[in-house]
Amino acid sequence: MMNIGKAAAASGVSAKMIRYYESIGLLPAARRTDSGYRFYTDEDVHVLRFVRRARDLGFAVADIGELLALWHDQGRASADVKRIALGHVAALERKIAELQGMVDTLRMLAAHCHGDARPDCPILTDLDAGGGR
Amino acid sequence: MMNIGKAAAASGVSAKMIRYYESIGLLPAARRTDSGYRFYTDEDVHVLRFVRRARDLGFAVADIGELLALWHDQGRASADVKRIALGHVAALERKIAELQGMVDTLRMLAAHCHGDARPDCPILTDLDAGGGR
DNA sequence: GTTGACCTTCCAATGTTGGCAAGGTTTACA
DNA sequence: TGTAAACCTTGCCAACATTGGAAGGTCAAC
Repeated sequence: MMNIGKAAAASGVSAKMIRYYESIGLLPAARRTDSGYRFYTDEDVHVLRFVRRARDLGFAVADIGELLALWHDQGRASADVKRIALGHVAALERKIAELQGMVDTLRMLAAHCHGDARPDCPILTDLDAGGGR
Repeated sequence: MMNIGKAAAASGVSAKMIRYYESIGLLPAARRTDSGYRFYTDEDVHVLRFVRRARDLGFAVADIGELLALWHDQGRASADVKRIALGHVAALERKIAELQGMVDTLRMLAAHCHGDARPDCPILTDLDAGGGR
């Protein structure tokens, strides 16, 4: 039995985000005191930590909803969990490849830029010309 | 002299985004015909391509504003351009490292998940326990 | 009993892009 | 000349996750 501030501190999920997750249906509506304050149990905090950890691993809220459902489902197939996780890994790796491509291009351009008081700069020239796209 | 649709097709920046860039001040307000249509010159398209290329390299709009200003400034120091580019590279690499950390963790967890009909799954166990944070 | 720390809901903003609606303009063709 | 299609205009809504603030109610400590 704790209010939202305590639950936030205990779980690492801000009070703001706890209310948000409730509003979008990721979490069930919290029970309330007579005066309208939300209150949480240690079990609720456990769920919040699960959500927090999944967010830290970059899962989208929709994915976390699926993971939570599987977590609660004692008859789940581990294949379903693995599928979600590896799908997420694939998305992360696509993103990494995209960012790495940017880094490679920029590093190459920057390597040829004097970086002094003169105005000539291959970085601008590349942007100017469209980089050979 | 072309309208926004032609400028969009010629630059690779959608008409929607051209209006957006104008609204946030990244681009100056386009000239208008008597009837209110925006119109663009080849030089304007040149600027739009610059913006497009910079976006492709992951620069935020604020950075692109700086780059555009330097591009227009004949007395610029290439050091300023290089600084912006390398600052962006550093940000990209921080992001990549963050995503790579997620991938590593998930791959490790998934490697120990049977991925069959049984419910046991180290991925859920990790999320459950907080991954030893 | 007052103060301060907490809680509530609602509204807004971030950054980039797409989509839709309602209405005006231009172009092409019969 | 008429008309239909393709374009343009503005404005609002949506996404994604999160943060901030305002205005007002409640609780705890002193």
